[in-house]
Amino acid sequence: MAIPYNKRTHRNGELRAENAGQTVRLVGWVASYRDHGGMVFIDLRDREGITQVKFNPETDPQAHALARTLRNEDCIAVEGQVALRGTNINPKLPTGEIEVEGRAVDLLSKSDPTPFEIDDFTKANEDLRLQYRFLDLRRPAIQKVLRLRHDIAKAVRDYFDAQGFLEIETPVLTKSTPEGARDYLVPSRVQPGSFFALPQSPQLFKQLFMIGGCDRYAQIVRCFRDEDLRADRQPEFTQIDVEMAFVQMEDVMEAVEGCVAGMFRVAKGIDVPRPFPRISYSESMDRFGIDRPDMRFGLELRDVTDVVRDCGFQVFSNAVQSGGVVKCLVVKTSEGADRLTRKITDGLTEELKGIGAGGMPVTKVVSGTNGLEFSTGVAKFVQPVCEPLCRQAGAGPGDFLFFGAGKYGDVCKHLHHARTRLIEILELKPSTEWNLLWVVDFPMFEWDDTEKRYFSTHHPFTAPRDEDVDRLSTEPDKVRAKAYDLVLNGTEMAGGSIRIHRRDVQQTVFKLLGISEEEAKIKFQFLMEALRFGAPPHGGIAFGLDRWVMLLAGKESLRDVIAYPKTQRAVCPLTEAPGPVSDDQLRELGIDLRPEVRARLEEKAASAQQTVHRAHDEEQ
RNA sequence: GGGCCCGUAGCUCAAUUGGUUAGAGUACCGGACUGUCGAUCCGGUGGUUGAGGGUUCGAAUCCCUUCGGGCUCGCCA
Repeated sequence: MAIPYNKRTHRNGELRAENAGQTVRLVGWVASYRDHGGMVFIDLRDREGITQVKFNPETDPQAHALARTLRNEDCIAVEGQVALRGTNINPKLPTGEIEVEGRAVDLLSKSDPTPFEIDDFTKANEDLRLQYRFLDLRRPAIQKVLRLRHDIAKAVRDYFDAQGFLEIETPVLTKSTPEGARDYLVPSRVQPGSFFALPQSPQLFKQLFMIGGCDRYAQIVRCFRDEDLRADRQPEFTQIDVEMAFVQMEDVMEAVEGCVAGMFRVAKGIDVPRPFPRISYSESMDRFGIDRPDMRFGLELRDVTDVVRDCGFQVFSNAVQSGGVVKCLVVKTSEGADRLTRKITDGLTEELKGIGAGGMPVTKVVSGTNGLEFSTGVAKFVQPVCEPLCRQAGAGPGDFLFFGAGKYGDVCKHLHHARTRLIEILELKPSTEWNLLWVVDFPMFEWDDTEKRYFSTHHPFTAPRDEDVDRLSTEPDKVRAKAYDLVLNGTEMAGGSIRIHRRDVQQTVFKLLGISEEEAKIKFQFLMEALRFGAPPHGGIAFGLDRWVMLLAGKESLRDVIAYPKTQRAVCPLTEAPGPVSDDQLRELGIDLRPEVRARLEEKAASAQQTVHRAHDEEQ
């Protein structure tokens, strides 16, 4: 008689000693089988955990006979009685104090041998696991992450709901935006030759919500960017998108801190201290060389421009003369300076060259006969300024100094890279587990030397600080934005701003960015129109949900926290998307592939065909 | 687009550095075993060394091309 699998009594992580004696019905997959000739043990797995089921040939010969044939990943239903394990408890399982004595078992669905082993010990490579993601998802470690992601998303929704925010959906088929990342385009059949763009973020829609009187909006929303991937970058990702009307920076930041605190509570069970510390953009750049500092480690940058100005070392004096800076970072003996070898410093220098640095001067401080001296590397060039240099850098005997010289931005970039790598190489211990902070006072604009024009540091709708508005037309470089980034352990986790709500200011900013009135009209006419009708002051923020889950789950790749992620080449190994479409589909859309693209596709199809033929021939 | 690394049984890896018939663990199949729990023991099946070309008496190993994967720079307001 068939077991009613739709009427299970428990999940596989639930049963405890107090359930002993109960008759239960379980369903799930065979995670492991152990056949002793007599007794057969099955580990039954579902989303919630694992329960051991025992089949005894003497008491239940029929069930035992079937149980012997079960293999990994067979889908089964079991009926039996919960029994205490006595001295044979398994401390590794929450259900380890009990087992189910199987009275009956049904095979619901037989499994082929799987392409890799479905357990948390599996060593199968990621590509294979993504190709068979439906099997990978059965692994407890992945289930745990999916659960965490759900819990975090729920905490976020509950929080914003309690704070009076509405979740309102925004279109996925929308309009291509200028600047920013490349858009994913979707052709329109109804309007041949016209394309939708998938949103990089619902930025303008949420601003219009505020102008539309929605007051407070928060949405968990999918966003798309057709750029090259990284471990922490996917072409489609999920944002927690927030916007509030009648607010100043403080109000948004306070609201965000409450949300973040909620995420930490649900994911880690800890209460993070509030308010989060703040650091200005310029201080962060000066001290860490980056606008998203990881302050859990020392190794701060020191400016030594004035000290080395006249030391005679050309690399330094050239940098100073052309208006640049010289900075250094010190590795103290307490931070493992004694473990730095020539091989390590040379390797680091090579890496720095790889990101565009000319090199990286290095030296070491020692106690000499006449006080402090430099002993290696560029020692002889900087020896004359040894004492003041060490004083300025805060270096003492045994410490290493790594220098960067040149344009401020380049020096910051290079020394930040060096700092990050040295932290890894020296395996420095972080001072705390979670370093949450706000970076504020960003400049409104950055000058791009290649294109000879300004770009928005944040985006073109960010408001300038009130006291800087007058400088917009006179000294754009000096204008600071009402923008704020939330940084966690050196990763940007959220970024937002107060928006421009005055039409004239928005026009001025567009002008500064080289967006003509005509262009603005084509691309943002709806925004410019909206700004004519009583737009309230408003602002907001967006967090990368995937990144939050990644950090809170302790994973190193976004692929570990997304159910169906894409590989570095932006393809889905499971579905093999993106794929070609038929000529009919293209014709209907009025699209013709460029000849070189078409040729390449045909070439690829032909070689695939050849492989198939060869395999076929061998079969016969 | 650039740089670096990887590709050998279904899976994870070896192969004495160019030398005989490419091995092991695991999975799978058969057998043994009544307390295991990443079960154990015995036996067996399983290979286009990613693909194509070249060098060589001889290639998994060297060279070229190509495909796929990963990290990274550019890029990602």
